[in-house]
Amino acid sequence: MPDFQDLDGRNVAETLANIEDVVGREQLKNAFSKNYNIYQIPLESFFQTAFSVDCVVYGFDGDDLKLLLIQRGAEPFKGQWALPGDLVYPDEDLDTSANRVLRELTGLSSVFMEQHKTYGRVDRHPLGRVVTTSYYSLVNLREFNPESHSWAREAHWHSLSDIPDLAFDHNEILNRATEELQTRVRTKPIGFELLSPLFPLNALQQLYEAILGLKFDKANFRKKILSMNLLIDTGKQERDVPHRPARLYSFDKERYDELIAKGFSFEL
Amino acid sequence: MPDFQDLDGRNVAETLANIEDVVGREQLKNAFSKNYNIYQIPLESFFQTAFSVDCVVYGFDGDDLKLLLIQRGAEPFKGQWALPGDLVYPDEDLDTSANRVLRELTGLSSVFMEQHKTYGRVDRHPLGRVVTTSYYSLVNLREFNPESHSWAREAHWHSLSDIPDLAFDHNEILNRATEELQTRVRTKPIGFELLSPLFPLNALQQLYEAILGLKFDKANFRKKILSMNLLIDTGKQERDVPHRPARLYSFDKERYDELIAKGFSFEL
DNA sequence: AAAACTTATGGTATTATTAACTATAAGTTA
DNA sequence: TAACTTATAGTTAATAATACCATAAGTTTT
Repeated sequence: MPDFQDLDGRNVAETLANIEDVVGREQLKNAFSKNYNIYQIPLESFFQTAFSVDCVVYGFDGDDLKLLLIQRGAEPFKGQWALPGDLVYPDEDLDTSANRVLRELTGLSSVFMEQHKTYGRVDRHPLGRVVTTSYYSLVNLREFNPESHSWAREAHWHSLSDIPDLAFDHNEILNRATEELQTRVRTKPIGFELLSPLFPLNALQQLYEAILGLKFDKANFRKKILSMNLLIDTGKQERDVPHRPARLYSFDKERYDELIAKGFSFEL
Repeated sequence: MPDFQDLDGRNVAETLANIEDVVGREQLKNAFSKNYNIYQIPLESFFQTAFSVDCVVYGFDGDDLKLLLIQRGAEPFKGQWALPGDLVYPDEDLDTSANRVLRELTGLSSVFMEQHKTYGRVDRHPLGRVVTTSYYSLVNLREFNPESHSWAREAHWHSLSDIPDLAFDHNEILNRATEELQTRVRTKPIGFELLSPLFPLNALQQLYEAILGLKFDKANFRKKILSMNLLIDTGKQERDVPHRPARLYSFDKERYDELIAKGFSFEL
C-alpha cells in the first residue's frame, strides 16, 4: 500500500475524477467495494472533514495583555493574521497536537494550554469542513520570543486592545476565550505563572487589572493577597526604580496547589 | 463525478490498492496530484476519522440527581450502557447535531444543552478515530419521559450515585461534566429551569444540595436567595403536605437574565 | 541639602456579608 | 389538646470588603 501526505479532500476528489477519466467509470466503480454502496454521499464531503486546533496564547509584559498571532503564508486567508492553528494528525491526541502546532508555527514549546471550546459550524472553513478545538494559555512574555516557522510568515505579539480582522472565525474564538480567561482568573490562581519568579505586589496587581479590565485599591489588594498566605516575602527589593523600592515576593508552591485544589475564589 | 455512500477508510484504502493492481502504481500516482505529495500518510487513517457528540443530561426529581443513559443496541459495546451520542453528519453543525442525536435516541427534544469538552484520544473508539464533543444539560425529570429509539435498546434515568461501567470513555466524560456542573451552578443561576414553575424554597435548596453534595442552613439559604430579588412570591401555598405549607415562588425572568449577564455568584 | 515627587506599606474606621442560632407560625397527626 | 413537622422571621456575633489616611523610603528637582 502506498501512503499519502498533505491529503486534501478536493485533491482526492479531483484525483478520483482523473482516475475515472483514465480507467473508465466501470473499472473505477468495480475497483471500489462490492459490499459497500458508496455511491450516494459525495466523497469529497468526507474528505473535507478534518480536525484542527487553534491556540489562544496570552502574554503579559508587565503592562498590557498581548496575544500571539501569526500571519498566514498559505491559502486560504493567505497574508491575513490568525491564531496559530493547524490540522491534527490522524494518530495524534488533541492536547499533543495543540503543543506541536504551536511549536511548529511559532517556536514556543512547553506551554501549558487548557482546552476551551470546539467550533463546528459547517461553513467556518472555505475549503471544506474543518472542526476546530481551541486551547488557551497565559505566558510570561519575556520568556517567549516567537519566531515564525513552517507556513507562518510572521509570528508576533499583538496588543489585545487592537486586534485586526482574523482569518476564519478566529475573532469569535478569541473573544470567547477572553471571556473564559476573565472568569477563570477569578477562581483559579492562574496568572501567577506568568510573572517573573520574584515580583513586586504591584506587578501582580497590574496583571489582574489587565486581565479583568478593572482597577483595584492598592492597599486592599495587598491585604487580600497577603492574607491568602500564597506569597513568600523574599526579603529582596526592587532596584533602580525612581521611587521607593518594593519588596519582592515569590509563591509558595505548596500553598498554591492547595488553593487550586480547593477552588479558590478571588473576588476583589 | 460519482458520489459515494457509507464510505469507510478501510474500503477506500483497499480499493485504491485494487486500482493500483489494475492501472499500475505509476498511473495511480500520476493521477493523484502533481502539486501534492500524498504518498506518506496512510489514506485510511484519514477515512477513519469522524466526529460525534455525547449528551450528559441530568434530571432532578425533587430528591436525587439522575442521569439519562441508553443501552446500546449496536456494536461496539452492544448491550452496555452509554451516554446518548452518535456521529455528526458532514453537513450538520455541532449544536444541531447534539439535539438531533438526543432526540433520535431518547425522544427528548427542545433540551437546552451547553457544550463542554472535546475528547480526542486516538484510541478512545475501538473501530477507528472518533473525536467526540460532550454537551450537558439539566432538565426537570417530570417533563421528560425518555423512550428508546433508533439503535438505542433502552433509555432510562439512572441515579447519579450508582452509575455502571459505561461504553467508551463515557465515565470520564460524565465525571468531568459533573465537576463542571458543580462549579457552574455556583456562578450561573442554572438549576432554576428544572423546577416546576411554582416551587417552595425548600425545593430549590434540595436541588442545590443534590448538585453540590452539601447541606445548607435553611434560614440562611432563604435569606440569601430572597435577597437576590430573583424570586416572586406568588401568594400561593403548598397543599396536602403533613406540616405547615410553604409559600410558592416563581422566578423573575428579567432579574434572572440580569444576573446571568453579570456573572452571578452563589456561595453558601 | 532641602523640597517635591512617587510609589510602598501599615493601619483604622465604616459598612456589608456570612454564619450560627432562637423564637414563633401554621399546618398535620396521635 | 398535645405533639410533631416544617416554614418563616428576627437577632447577634464573627468575618470580610471598602474607603480612607498616615507614614516610609526611595528618586528627582531646585
